[in-house]
Amino acid sequence: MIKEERQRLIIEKLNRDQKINLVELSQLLHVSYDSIRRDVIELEDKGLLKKVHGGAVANSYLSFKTTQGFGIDNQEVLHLTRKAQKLFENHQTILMDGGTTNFHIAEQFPKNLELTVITNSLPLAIVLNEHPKIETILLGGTYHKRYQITVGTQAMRQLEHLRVDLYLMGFNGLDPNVGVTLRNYEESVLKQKMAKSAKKVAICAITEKIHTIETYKVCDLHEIGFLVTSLKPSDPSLNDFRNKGIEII
Amino acid sequence: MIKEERQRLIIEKLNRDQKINLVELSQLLHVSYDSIRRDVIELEDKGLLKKVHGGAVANSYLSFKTTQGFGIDNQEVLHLTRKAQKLFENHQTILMDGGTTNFHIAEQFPKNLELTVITNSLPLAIVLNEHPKIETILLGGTYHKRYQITVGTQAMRQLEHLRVDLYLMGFNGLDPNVGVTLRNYEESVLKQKMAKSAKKVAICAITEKIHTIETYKVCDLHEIGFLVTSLKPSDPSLNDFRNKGIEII
DNA sequence: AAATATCTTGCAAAAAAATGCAAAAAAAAG
DNA sequence: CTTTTTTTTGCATTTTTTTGCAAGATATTT
Repeated sequence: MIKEERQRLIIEKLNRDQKINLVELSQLLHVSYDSIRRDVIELEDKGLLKKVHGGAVANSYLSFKTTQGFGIDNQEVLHLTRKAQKLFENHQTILMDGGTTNFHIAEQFPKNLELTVITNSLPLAIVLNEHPKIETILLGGTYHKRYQITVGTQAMRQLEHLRVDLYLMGFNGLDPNVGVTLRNYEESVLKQKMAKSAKKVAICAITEKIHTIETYKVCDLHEIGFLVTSLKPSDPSLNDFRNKGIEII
Repeated sequence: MIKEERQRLIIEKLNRDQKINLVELSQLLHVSYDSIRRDVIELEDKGLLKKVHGGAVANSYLSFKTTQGFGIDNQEVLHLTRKAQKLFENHQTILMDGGTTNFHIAEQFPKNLELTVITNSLPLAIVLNEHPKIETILLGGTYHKRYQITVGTQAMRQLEHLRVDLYLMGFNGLDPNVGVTLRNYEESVLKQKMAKSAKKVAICAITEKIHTIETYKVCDLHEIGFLVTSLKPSDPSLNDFRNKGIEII
């Protein structure tokens, strides 16, 4: 049996049972324990499962409580959020706002990553509960029930006292000419302030958002330091961004 | 059976029954008591439950419906939180901090109550999502993972700009001579500041907490305006409090 | 205060994972 | 069709994780 066939069966069984056991699988598929183990490592690298002692489990298994409403298993988002991990180093202070992309990035932080994360997103704070080495600071302000974030002058004022290494900005539209745009006015103002509080700004864009324009402008491209995308850094459609000095990841 | 599978079953049972017993579980899952105990410790570290003597109870704010827990006289809590509703009137601004009592009070707000609630508790903000006429303002600051509240100088500074009608203070101990006491130092300081930001302070005490003294003092009795208790207002054991001008509810 | 149940701690056995290596199989190159 | 190269596989060894047990400490109940 070829490797790909085996891995397909592993994923199928995982989807059925929510968990797999390596020893059991090796007997079932008549291959050595090591082969199965290596398959599982490969599948984990692709972000298709989570390896645990004794087997593997479906990707967001024990964090299902916090992922309610966020549990979209989009292949591209998974790929993106993995790539985004390159942005972070120990002992940095990071500013992150709301949105599902940021949520998934935080969810995938390595357990031993030592960061200070400043955020206005409640779901983000909650998910970081599971990362013992991450210190979380919440921005206060008016609580926006739909987006589960804080906004307003109180959050703005708190930002004035802060200076962070990196701001991971969520957004709705990205266009080479117009820059970064958003659907919500109040948030767009806050994000402008956030960008000014950071040494570098990074955005993480699914392909769908590139070349999209929304109502409220947040900032120009020259304020952006990094663009995380699932496209290859050399992709010609990214020329416009690369030319403006944005580092493609 | 792999560890993660066991832990998933524990969480599932917990969500069904609201409480679990370690011995019972170890028999049900055919593993030693120690393994279950270690699982429960891990799950507690992740904030997915709360360990108690002999078992565990649901903890996450998403399943905070745990009115029935170990050692908690939930009948009394229900009675108390009902009584506490008398404290609130439309168009007031209320300051509420963390703790299960405050959580349950907020949970029982009438759906048509129009309030502004200022809080440093994430579970409280989340539960108020379901009350469309309540505006929520969150205090920013360092996020305390265990208690799911914000603390620290940033929260203190934000309080300086606020003046509220009523502060509903959570606490650990209440004694006629010593006053209100708490187990956690950082919180006790914040609560002092909160009390100063409010026209009136109310506390809501299950009988168990009355005549109890904890490590850190928050304030004297004369700073307290209302005491909500399940005892009758005329109960002689409340004389000490009534004499100090506290209104018994 | 005694009796019972539960918790903590350290330890050793068992299970599983990681690592390095060499044979076998498959793919690519000539 | 060989030969070379690469990939895959299984095995032995070392390391890590998990597990169950026992003894003493702590908590709860009677």
